[in-house]
Amino acid sequence: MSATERRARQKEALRNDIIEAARQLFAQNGYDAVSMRQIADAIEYSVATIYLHFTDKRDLYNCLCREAIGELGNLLEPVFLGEQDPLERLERGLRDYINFGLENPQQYRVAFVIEGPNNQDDDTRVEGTAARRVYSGLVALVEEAITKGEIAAGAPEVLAQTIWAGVHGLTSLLIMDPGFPWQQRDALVDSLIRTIVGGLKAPG
Amino acid sequence: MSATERRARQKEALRNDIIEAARQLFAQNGYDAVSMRQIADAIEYSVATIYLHFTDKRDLYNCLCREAIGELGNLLEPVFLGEQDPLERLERGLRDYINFGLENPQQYRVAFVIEGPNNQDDDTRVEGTAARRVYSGLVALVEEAITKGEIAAGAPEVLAQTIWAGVHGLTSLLIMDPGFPWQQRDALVDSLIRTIVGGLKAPG
Amino acid sequence: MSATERRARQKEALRNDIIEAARQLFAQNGYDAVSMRQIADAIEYSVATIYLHFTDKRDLYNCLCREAIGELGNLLEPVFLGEQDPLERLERGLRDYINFGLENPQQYRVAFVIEGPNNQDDDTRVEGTAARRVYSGLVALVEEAITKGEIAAGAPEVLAQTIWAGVHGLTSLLIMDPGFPWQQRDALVDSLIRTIVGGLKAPG
Amino acid sequence: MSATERRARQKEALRNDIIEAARQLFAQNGYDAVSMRQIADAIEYSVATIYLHFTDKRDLYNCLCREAIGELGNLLEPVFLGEQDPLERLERGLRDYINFGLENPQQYRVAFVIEGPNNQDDDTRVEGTAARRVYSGLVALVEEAITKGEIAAGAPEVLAQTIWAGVHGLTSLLIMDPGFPWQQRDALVDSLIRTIVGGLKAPG
DNA sequence: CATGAATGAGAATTCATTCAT
DNA sequence: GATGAATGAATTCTCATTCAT
Repeated sequence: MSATERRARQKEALRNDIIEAARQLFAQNGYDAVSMRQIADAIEYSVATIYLHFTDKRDLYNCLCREAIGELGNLLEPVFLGEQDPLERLERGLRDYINFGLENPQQYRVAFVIEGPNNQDDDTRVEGTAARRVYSGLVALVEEAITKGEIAAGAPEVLAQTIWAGVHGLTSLLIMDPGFPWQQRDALVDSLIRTIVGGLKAPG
Repeated sequence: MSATERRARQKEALRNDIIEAARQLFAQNGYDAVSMRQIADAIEYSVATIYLHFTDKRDLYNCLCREAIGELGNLLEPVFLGEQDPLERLERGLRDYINFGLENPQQYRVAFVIEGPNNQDDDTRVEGTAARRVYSGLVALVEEAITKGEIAAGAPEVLAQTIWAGVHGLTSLLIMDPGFPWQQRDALVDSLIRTIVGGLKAPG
Repeated sequence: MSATERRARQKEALRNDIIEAARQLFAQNGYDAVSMRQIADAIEYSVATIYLHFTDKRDLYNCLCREAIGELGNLLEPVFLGEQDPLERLERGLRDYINFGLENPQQYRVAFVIEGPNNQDDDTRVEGTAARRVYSGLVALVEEAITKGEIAAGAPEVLAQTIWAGVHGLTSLLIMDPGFPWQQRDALVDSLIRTIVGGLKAPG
Repeated sequence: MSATERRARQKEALRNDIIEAARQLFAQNGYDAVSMRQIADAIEYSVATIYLHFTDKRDLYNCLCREAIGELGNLLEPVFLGEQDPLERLERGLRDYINFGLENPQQYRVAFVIEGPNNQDDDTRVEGTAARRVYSGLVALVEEAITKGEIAAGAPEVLAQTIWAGVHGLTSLLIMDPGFPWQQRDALVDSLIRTIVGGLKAPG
């Protein structure tokens, strides 16, 4: 078994190398601007090798996205479901959400901004699974905060979607328009979270 | 002159057709994924004809952006610079912004959501003109509101960008992901504006 | 008749403008690198207008060449057939030949260096007519010089072709390889003519 | 290793086929008038395959030049740097130069007659390497001949360029215009070399 | 006479993908 | 498992040429 195992591990390792290289390249240049050749060069393997691990350029890309959104879910779920004060968890989660987007801009783009190479009618469609899990967590958190009187009463789904709109807006603007004269990134994140949370607390 | 005039009008009409087709395609598939051929096919003209009206694919794209942003600017400027109470003007402007995006989703996508060609070192950069005009108006409005004590003190640019993030977030989410179980559109718009403005009023 | 005449003259004038502009552009950039559009722009007429005067890009080019070679003939014939000392006429003619080539490089190219867009099997073929006229003059001049004892005896045609080779060599090299570190143009022309004529004088 | 070796050999063979076809086409039609497609068709491979061997059309062309000039250099260097009398070496070298051109007309055309791509500001410039090596050898030989009093004093570079003009002129004329009523080839070569060398010996 | 509009054909180049080895 | 070789299809863009006006 040792030999088989070792091979399996090597295969896995190479697959990870590919994903890693692809992630960097896609994040830097976007989907269309990255060629399979560039990825292959980055890992110092032949192009054909990539096709031993992924059926397609799209497949490779989708794996990246699925992975990234999974990570986002893994990141946020414990925060949302934590034990601290709801508002603290909310603030922390929003901050983590934004930071995740800024650090994985291409994955964020494909998951939340544009369809990219994903066939819309495709069940590889990503959001249906992981993204909505996150959303559910947010709704639950909002409900809890309302119940505990930490934010003003309101329809939890409406509030959750409002919150999501806020963090998504900042994240996507920073990603999509890096040429704009943005203020200090941290100042913006602070401001956005403070404004939203402040607004939620304020009685309608 | 009738002949010349008619020609000019026809030329203008064709130009508009091109813009229309390009807008649709770019909005749907993104910049890279749309070829000049596709656009030409859509208008049932030859590819070369497009080059009679636009020097470049990029030029064509930039025209789309400029146009969309220009329209938005024309809509918002009078609101921002109006005579009412600053907060009223702000609320009204944000509402108009969101409505513009929802009513002209393709213009909005092209101008604010999809990733255009890399204009990095280029002063053809679109925003330089119209978009920043709008942005400046928003900053001025925020400053005024602070001066008049209607919102809490803060760096006006940071606050303006915060506000923009909020409305852009809701607008782009509603446009890009119509399949999501969104709450009532009006409820969302109200909630977002109330939350943001409420957050701005609250002392940090 | 005056009206008809004036029109004819205007037409002729425009034709000359076209030729002049085309000559400059072709000489500077070569046949393929010049577009009809560029020529039209240079004369500030529409492209289609050129086609009222020339059936083709090739036609236009051929006219240029035919004209240029005719000029070369007109330039050299009187020199070769002049009344001075044969050697003086020879030197003068060679100098004129080289200068002509350097001043009309593209025409020289097409006439003596390469086939260009000329169909080889085409009776627009240029050299057969004008170029060989020049050559005949040269042969006659060589015969005369031999007869008068000014150059060493030898087969006149062989010597004429030798001479031609010399001047053509310098002319075409200077034209075709402008990047080479050539010495002073005048020094080269002097040296070449002196060397050839000196060699012709010397007894075999 | 046999497999690897065979592949390498096949690759080399294909590369040579490409070069061969390109040489023929370029020599016949000039640089601009030959498309990559034509070359590909000639070798019955796809266009993309050519790009596996050459980065560019220009690269391919430059290879042709480099190769041809390299061969010529290999031929002439030992002659120019030989041990015999300078004038003997010169005569021998000129004869070899002309013969090389006449025996390899396509190489000669590509390297010295047709107009290649504009390499103006480019240090890939071909001559920089081989051609100037040959030229340097000629200059050195001229200097030596002057020093030894075998030819009249003069600027060595000017004389070298004069000499080159002479042999290039004959070579290129014979190659480019085979339809002209040339005299006996040997007689012409003899005459040209005798004339040039005779002219060099004669005091200015 | 002059032209604006339109286009088919073709240019160089790139790329994702396949397949024999 | 890994790859070098090969390619069909596509890309943006240019150009000579035509024709209705």
